[in-house]
Amino acid sequence: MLNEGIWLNQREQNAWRKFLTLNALLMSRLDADLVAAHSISLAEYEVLVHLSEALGGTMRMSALANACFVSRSGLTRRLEHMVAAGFVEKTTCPTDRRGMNATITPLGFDKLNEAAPTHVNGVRRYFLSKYDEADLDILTIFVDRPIEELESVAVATSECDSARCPSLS
Amino acid sequence: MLNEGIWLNQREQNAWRKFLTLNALLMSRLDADLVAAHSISLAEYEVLVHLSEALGGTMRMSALANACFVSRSGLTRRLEHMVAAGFVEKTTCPTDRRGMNATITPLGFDKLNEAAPTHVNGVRRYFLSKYDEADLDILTIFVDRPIEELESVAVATSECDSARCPSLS
DNA sequence: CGGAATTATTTGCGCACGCAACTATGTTGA
DNA sequence: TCAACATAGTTGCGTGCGCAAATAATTCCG
Repeated sequence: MLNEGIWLNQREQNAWRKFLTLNALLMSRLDADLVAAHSISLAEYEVLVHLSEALGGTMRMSALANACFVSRSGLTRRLEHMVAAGFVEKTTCPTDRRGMNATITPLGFDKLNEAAPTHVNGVRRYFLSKYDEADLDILTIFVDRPIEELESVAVATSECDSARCPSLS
Repeated sequence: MLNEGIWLNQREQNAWRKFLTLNALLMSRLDADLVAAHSISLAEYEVLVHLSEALGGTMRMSALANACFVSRSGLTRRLEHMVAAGFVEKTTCPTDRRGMNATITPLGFDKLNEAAPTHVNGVRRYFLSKYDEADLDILTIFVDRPIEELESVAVATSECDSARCPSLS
């Protein structure tokens, strides 16, 4: 769709704003449900999910930060709470002593298994249940399309992209 | 991961995670582009958009907070910057002296017009350009489906159980 | 080998935000 | 009428997070 106006046309605006609305409502509701039922934020839940799926329940900090779409410093702070609660352990990486491994503990697995039904039921109730299998496949393809470029732009930008330097303002 | 019943199946998980990924990458990129080019956050941009579309460029604080999916206190703080920058003015509502009206200024309109091409081009480049008109109509319908229930759940929750409610009314 | 560059993570700092409490105003009903 | 309640918005406080600098370990070459 090659559109050149300065503003979004009606069709574009409708799609875009519904997308924004769905995102805002869905994320806040899933987070609120987890906090209310299990005193764990969606952000913390996602840490447990990613660790539980990793070999040995262990990931390097940077890899986990990337998986959670959070900065490295943000992940450090997020894990402080979870380490204190006993859900995650941190150990220095034996093969690279600069690095830290985050590992989900048995208590963390328990917490994940306890919270998962709340989260999964929420994802299904608020989102997935609105689509039959064929719809869901189409939606998945649609949602996947922009991702590749977004990932490549992110990489290009972090290296150097003059178009994004804050000199223009 | 084990325990099939509690967890999302492969099709569900694929759809859900791509949705999460798209949201995370898209929002951070659109915000970064606006900040880099015009020193204005996506959140502030959206304030200008909503005010510019309102009658007289004016909205009550609560209505603006709802439109921006932010708490009332969050909106108060967000507007502080924008008032100081001269993009928005606040006046007490003549018909209800508890209330405040936020109004976009000529300078705010200028800022919006200056920033709009960056934002609109980003929305098109990273998102809308991936769909032809027919696809976009389908996507819009898909994305719209969960919204009604999410809005009603938010309302029901805020009425019945204040502890669970992150004021998204 | 050894110093510069690179990489992994943490820390200092500041911002944005939500909740709860508070102020001020408006509404209601006995 | 006026006390009780409801509503609009702001403020105090705590949390989560990003950026940039600091720290620590590794790699790269001369």
